[in-house]
Amino acid sequence: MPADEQQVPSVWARPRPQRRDQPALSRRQIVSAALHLLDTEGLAALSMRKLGACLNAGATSMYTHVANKDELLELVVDEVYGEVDVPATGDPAGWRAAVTGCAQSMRATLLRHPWIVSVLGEAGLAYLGPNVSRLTEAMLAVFEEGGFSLQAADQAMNTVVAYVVGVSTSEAATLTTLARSGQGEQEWTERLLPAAEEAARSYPRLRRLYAGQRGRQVRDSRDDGFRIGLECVLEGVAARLAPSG
Amino acid sequence: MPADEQQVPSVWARPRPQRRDQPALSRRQIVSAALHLLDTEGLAALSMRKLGACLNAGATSMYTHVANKDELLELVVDEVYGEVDVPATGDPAGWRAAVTGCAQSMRATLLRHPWIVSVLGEAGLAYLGPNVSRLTEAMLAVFEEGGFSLQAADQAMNTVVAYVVGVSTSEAATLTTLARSGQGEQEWTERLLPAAEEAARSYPRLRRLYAGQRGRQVRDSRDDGFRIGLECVLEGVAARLAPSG
DNA sequence: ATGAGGCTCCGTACAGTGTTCGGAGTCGCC
DNA sequence: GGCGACTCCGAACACTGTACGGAGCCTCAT
Repeated sequence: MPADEQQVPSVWARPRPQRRDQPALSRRQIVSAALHLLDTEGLAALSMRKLGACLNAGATSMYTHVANKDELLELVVDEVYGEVDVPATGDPAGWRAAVTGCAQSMRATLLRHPWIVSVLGEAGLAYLGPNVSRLTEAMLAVFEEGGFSLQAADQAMNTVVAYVVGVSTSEAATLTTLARSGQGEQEWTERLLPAAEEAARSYPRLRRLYAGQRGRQVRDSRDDGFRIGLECVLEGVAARLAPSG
Repeated sequence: MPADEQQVPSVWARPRPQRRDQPALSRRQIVSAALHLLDTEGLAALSMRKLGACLNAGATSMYTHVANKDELLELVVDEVYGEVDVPATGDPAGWRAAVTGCAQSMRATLLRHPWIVSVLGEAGLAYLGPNVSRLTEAMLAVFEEGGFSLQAADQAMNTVVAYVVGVSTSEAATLTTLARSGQGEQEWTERLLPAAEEAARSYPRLRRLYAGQRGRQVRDSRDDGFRIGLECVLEGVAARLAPSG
């Protein structure tokens, strides 16, 4: 049997054909246009036909540059990860400051592209992408510089990233729903109140919680919540995994 | 204007029409069949027509019980959350043991239904579902019993849940990709090696990491990784948010 | 008994989807 | 000049979510 049959269906596991001329469409253009479409109209609105129209191209012209829609999404995911600030070693404030900055940049990036969290759960090989690889290596380096063993650094990174992705998933879900409603956050929460109160009936703690949240600035409270949770995670990582913890 | 126009597009914000007789189709049956279909064939394979066929019903018969596919997914998500072990107050081992058990049950549940992580990013109002409400209330109670204020309990719960969802997202992505490939985990990782080595080229830490992971039992290492990360998160929550921490 | 109204179920239809295939055009190279 | 490789695309296929209108049935007021 041929040795190179396509057994690993990921963009990152396939040699790219070299092209010599400069064709009208390029993979970079396609990915960039897809990203723009996703940001402006959401995941459900991304179709190959619309994408082609954005590029003044036919619907099926993309298939010479991208195997299929799933792999296009893999590419776009890596493109998004390219926007995350890569943490630098040698930060005088230590690994905690560097990781905090990276985590905050990562959350901001994911929330700038809220559709991405729906894709992450199916992009099983995303970690092979060049931007993700670069980011991963840099985070490992930061932890190692802080004295972590490679295994501990991997564990610590996975924990922090999981937290960031988890928070962003719930926040992105809210943002997406809110955007679809076309209403402002204020109006939205007000209109939601009856349903929330109904859900919290017979649950006293939920009732107190919802009552206490009324009138607060939702945006700021989300930022604070993320920051405090991140402090918790880093505190635990320091205590459980750092060398002198 | 009418006071009850549908401004909040969620199942949980709409009064259910009362039916008196026992019709052929019920919302419970539909949700249950959808869950089965999702578990056996994945998110992409869930279509209203297939679902109808599973229930010996026409394609459009579901629309009398469920507003549309999105709301059906909301219902299924809450159904899944119903499988999570609700933590009990009064655990003599304290809040940490109770929360650990709940988190482990939650991860196991999400991984039993790996398609769910792709839906979580769009189910913005999932927390209004009855099962989610019940679970949330119980977790808040556990933390409060441990001496947390209601705000601290909320913060702690959100942090832990975010971690669990984040870990499960990456694990579910792997599981889904693996299932689609139709290969065993062993064979899969072997076939992936060249692509991984290519991605790790010029990244020494990634190279060491991938090399070290060869031959380990991936399943066990995932379980361990989750457990350790959870310990970190709880450690930090205890230090940062618990009353006497 | 009879009609009215409401509810459940579904066949049809529409607009749109991802992707395959075959053909047309264009370029560099022998 | 001709060949092969590559890029682009129109047509077609099988499928999707769901709006609509009609058919059958049940309950209740008259």
